[in-house]
Amino acid sequence: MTLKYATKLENPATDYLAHLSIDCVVFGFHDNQLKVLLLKSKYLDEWSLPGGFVMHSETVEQAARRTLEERTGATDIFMQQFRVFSNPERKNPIFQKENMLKANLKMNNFDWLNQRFVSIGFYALVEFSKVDAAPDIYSEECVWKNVDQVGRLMMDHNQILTDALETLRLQLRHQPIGYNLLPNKFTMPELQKLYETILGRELDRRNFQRKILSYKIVKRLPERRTGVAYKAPYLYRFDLEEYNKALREGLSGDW
Amino acid sequence: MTLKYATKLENPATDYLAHLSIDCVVFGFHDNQLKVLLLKSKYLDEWSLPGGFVMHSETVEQAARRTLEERTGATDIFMQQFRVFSNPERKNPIFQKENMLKANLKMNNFDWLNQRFVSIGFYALVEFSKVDAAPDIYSEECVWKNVDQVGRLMMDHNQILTDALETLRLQLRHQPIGYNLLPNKFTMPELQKLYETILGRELDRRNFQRKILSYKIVKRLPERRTGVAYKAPYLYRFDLEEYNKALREGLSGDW
DNA sequence: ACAAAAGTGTTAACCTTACACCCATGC
DNA sequence: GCATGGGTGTAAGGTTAACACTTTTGT
Repeated sequence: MTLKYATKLENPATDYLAHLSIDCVVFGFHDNQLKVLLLKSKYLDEWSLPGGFVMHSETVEQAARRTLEERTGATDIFMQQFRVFSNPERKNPIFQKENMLKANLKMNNFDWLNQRFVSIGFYALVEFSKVDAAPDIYSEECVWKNVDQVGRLMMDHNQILTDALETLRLQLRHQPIGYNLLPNKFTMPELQKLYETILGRELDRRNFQRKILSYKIVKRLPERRTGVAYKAPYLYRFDLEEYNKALREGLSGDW
Repeated sequence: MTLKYATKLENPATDYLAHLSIDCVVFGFHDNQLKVLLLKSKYLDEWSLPGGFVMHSETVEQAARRTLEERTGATDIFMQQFRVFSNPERKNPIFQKENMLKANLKMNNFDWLNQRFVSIGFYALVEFSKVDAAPDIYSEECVWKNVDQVGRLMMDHNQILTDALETLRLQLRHQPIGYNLLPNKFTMPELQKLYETILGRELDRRNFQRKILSYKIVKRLPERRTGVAYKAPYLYRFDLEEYNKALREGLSGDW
């Protein structure tokens, strides 16, 4: 919970592009559950997605990566833009006068922040255990929540999350989603649970295993998971070369 | 070739969001070929995609729709945003001092236009025959070109086109692409050619027909196409209700 | 021993693929 | 009549879906 990089917002009007922001839906997988990283506001009783602004010399991808590294402490994060959100009424309620005063932000920030923002939505996939979640300057905490237990979020952030999940589901055959969400070694039931969670339905254990193995995208290791109840399952590792090759064509099948 | 709506750019700095633009890849299908709408600059020997800016009170979708209606004269156009292009060096060469002077644009536009722009890419699908292509104020003509005969385009517009085509290919099972590109009545070989063009490979005529019919997304009409060489093919029409229902799940199959 | 989870195998149904054949039309 | 494109059918091979049995482990 340490703030690794303190984003300065002293002169946003000169440092950042006006009216343009990014929002990140950070997914993780832990305890067989899909999780998302959320921030709790210091000033309002509101939860939100991690977000940031775009510097004049940055691409939006660089801005998203900077934000993600600040919130998670992790590097080399897999991320993708997926949609632009541009309702003209789209203003962050945190950036209102009374909150700005509480936050000791200079008044010359006020006009710049308290405007309509067009936001570029990114989703990111991180290995849960590698994340050390850190709040931003407007937030008192940064925590993981199960995607099915996220309550009401600020602004259109529930919509952004829903769209990110939909994108994840649609891209399951074309993006290395398993590779980026799971640890290096994982069991077949874990991989299956990940697929089931994203797809929102159950799959047949035996058919799933046969299909995954037929793609040749994972290699079975000699080891098994230890210290677990019942029969110890084998560990697997992605064969990245084969995985990427298969994803280029898209994993076939009827999931 | 009439300019139906003249976009004014007298006070861009107050009317539009700074640093933010949209670019549209407009697809049409004619003579069994996939076409894209391009503009030829008045001032430079450059071709470009239709584009525009976002007004303060607009969503990016509204801005894209406004632009599309200006260029095509058509309404109710199917369109989707597909990616944001944000290279920090991204400046439109048309908006340089010498061109601005030639164009008789006021000098107070100069600073605003001659900056880095983050651009939101849209693709649009239009029925070819319904389009009356009209150039914008910077262009001397607005014409259809075959997608495989597009030459060098301005800035990153070749990249935008390539990404749009890739998106089209990926979304073929989930978006009503056939419905929006073809006229109301069409033949099975025409629908097949459209699929083949987007997928970039040939399909078996008989298997294609069987598969399309198995989805029940098109209905055969009693009429046939007249005045055509060789055997007269039947005409078909999309059953929009069934089509949309099928697209929600995604058309299955191995195309 | 038993319950729960994991590994492996089999079959029928379905879908895809690769063809062959006939029909209609313009030259 | 013949070349070309269009309409219809069929058989072989492959993939999926549904299901049974055995193995391992903690209690």
